[in-house]
Amino acid sequence: MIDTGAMEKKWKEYWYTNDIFKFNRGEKNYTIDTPPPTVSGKMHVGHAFSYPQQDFIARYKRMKGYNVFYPWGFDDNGLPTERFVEKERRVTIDNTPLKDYIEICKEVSREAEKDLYQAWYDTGLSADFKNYIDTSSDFSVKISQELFMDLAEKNRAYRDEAPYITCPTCRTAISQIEMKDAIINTDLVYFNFNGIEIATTRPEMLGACIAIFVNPDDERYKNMIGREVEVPLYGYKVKVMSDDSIDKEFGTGAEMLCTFGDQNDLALWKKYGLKARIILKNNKINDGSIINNYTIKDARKTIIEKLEEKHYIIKIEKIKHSVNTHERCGTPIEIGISKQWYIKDLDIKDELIEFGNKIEWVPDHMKTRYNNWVTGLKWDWCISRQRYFGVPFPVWYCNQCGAILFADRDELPVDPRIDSKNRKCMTCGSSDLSPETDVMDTWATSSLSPTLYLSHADNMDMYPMDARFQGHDIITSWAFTTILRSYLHYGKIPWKKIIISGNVYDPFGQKMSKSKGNIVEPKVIIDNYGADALRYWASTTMQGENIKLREQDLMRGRKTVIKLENSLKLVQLLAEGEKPAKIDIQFPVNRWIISKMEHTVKEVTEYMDINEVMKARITLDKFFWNIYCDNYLEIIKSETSKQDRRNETLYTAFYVMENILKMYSPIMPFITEELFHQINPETKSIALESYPEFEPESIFVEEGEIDYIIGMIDKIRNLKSQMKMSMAAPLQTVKIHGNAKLIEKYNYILQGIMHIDKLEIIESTEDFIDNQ
RNA sequence: GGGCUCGUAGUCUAGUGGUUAUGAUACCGCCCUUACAAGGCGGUGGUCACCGGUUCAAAUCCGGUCGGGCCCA
Repeated sequence: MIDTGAMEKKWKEYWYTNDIFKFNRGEKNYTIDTPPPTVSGKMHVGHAFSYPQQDFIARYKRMKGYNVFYPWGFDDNGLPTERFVEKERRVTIDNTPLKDYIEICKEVSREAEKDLYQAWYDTGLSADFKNYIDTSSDFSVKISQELFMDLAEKNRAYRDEAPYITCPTCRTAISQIEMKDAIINTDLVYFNFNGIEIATTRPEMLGACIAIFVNPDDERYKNMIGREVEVPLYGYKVKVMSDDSIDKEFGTGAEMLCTFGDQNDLALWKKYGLKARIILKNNKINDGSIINNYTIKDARKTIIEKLEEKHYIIKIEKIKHSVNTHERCGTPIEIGISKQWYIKDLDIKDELIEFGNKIEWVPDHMKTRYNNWVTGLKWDWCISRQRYFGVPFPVWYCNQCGAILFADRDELPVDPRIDSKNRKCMTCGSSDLSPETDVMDTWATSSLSPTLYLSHADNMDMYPMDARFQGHDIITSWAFTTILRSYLHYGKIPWKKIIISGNVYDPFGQKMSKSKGNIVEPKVIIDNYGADALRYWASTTMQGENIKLREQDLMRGRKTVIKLENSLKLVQLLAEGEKPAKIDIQFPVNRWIISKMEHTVKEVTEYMDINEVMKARITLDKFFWNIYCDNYLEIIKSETSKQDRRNETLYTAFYVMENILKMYSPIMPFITEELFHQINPETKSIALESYPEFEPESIFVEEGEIDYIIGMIDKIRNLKSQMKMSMAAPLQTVKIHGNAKLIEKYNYILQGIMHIDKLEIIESTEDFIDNQ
């Protein structure tokens, strides 16, 4: 049996060394916006599922005559990379100078990239791995900074002191994109607010309280509205106000509004134009009196203790509470006020929805998620992060006059944190400047992937790209930010089509996770079943659908590999080393299989054109297994012994086999490459051959007659099976009832395949075989 | 709480108005046949989640209920 490991290795090396997948721009091009994996993570089974799905289309388009631009990239910016580096090298920003820290991040990324691409390459992807990009290279930083300046010039990027979302653990601003809801166990603290009883989950924010809110319809508090109460411990007075949004059932029905306890506080604060008391500074609480630079946890403990001492506390209730957390670390987010850079997008929601409509979404309903997200946007996109490894803002601030100073375009990329060039303020001439120390959000660069890929290859005139492939989990981040940037910079959609892939679950439909111990590594699958089988599995679901990782689906792929190998082996055996010459096809069985193949080509092509790879593959499976192998190859075992048609039959068998291999090759590139080279040793690669074209003139009008005979064969097989006979056991006489003319015409087929000495044919409207 | 999506033999899955509901897998029986037993031939197995409606006709369309998944609050 074939050693798939060695066979796959041979072709991977062949493709790589012979630059089979190098992009050569031509008349018809097809461009793909490949998702760049992060260098901080390993390839997981979700990747092993979705990347082959892109590759099916890439390989199909290539064989259909397109020059396929299928680039490769790595995303190595931002927090995940910092975490990765801190783990790998045990350096932190606290014990390493900034310049060195950044250098180490780059170095570790580059090293990781060297090996990382291999896992993706092992799945047989036909991307151009030799010319990959990475998001932290000078090239990418330059483009990211240029386009940031483009936004600044268009008044789309702005710096503002405003409420912002922050993560106390990661000590940085984050955006709405990076928030995730979580249910946590928390204490709901009931206490006496000098005349009104309130309940809060954030007692530590007491010093930031600026009002008490109740529902206007709440009979308990109607007479309190408009009155002032004194804040316990702090002694200043706040007003009791009312708003419809206050839930009468929650706690006591009276809440304190703090700047800022949560997003509801912020909303009410904005709505009523209240003053702010900011006690959360640098992720610590500092109220200037009771709490002096305490962590949130310590501040909470202290405030509760002090309230207890003074007998304010009524009770403390354990509740489950929904909070917004930072998706990277799970810490509940805080809202503060500080200067951050934003990209203004709240005013162009309609335009963004219109752009979403111009793009073809596969499957279509995924567009709804994008629409919901855009409609629900509440904040402009905050792109500054108080982190270290990322694209720096090409910006300085004048300490004298406060002007914002941008870098010159020709000096990009630039890092103002370590750039020592002498600069002067354009407004006042002062050289007393401070650099911007923040870096940009990772999405601020990865949202530019179409520009990064196309300009790296000097092909920007091919914008927009043809297709983006990505998971549905990042529709609100990657897809959204890419469409936004494309709108703002170019006024064009980034791609004509976006194809969304689903998730991978374990055989029981459970999400894979470390804690459940149900993670399967792609490498293990490839080692056990081969990359072709892995890819076959990836083709067993419809676009956008989730998939379960089940052994039997991998087995089916493995079986197909073996079946392909064996069916060619049989044809080679029958040919006895001869290479049949090309010849007109005349004999009915041969015309019949060609005709069946043409129907298959037509149907498979139609499905591939609409990304329905699964249906294409099922159609092909049916033709290959049930028509070509089970019937045609069985028939020609006796046909090839007849000298008058031997060459024609062998020619047909090889020809159909070649086309089967071509149609399978986007899904199973390794075995098809191997077998195609056996038939055509001089070929460069099956991946560069043309995909079979439907030829209507090859349709055999008498195709149905052979189908009828196949039906008769089934009946004889059934009879033999019932009689517990081998299919090869000879039968002396068979009485066959049916269409006598047809059976007479093709009796040689029946006699050959079923090993029958003599056929007795009886005309009948009913088809059956006499059991004797 | 809002939105999207799904519910079809033990398991997975195709099927947007029309014969007897597709295929895989598992199970059972038979067959080593000039490739392949990881194969071939045949068979068992389904109130198409539930309730109601539209229709000559519903897995399919509409409304509701229940249950899963995802996204967003």
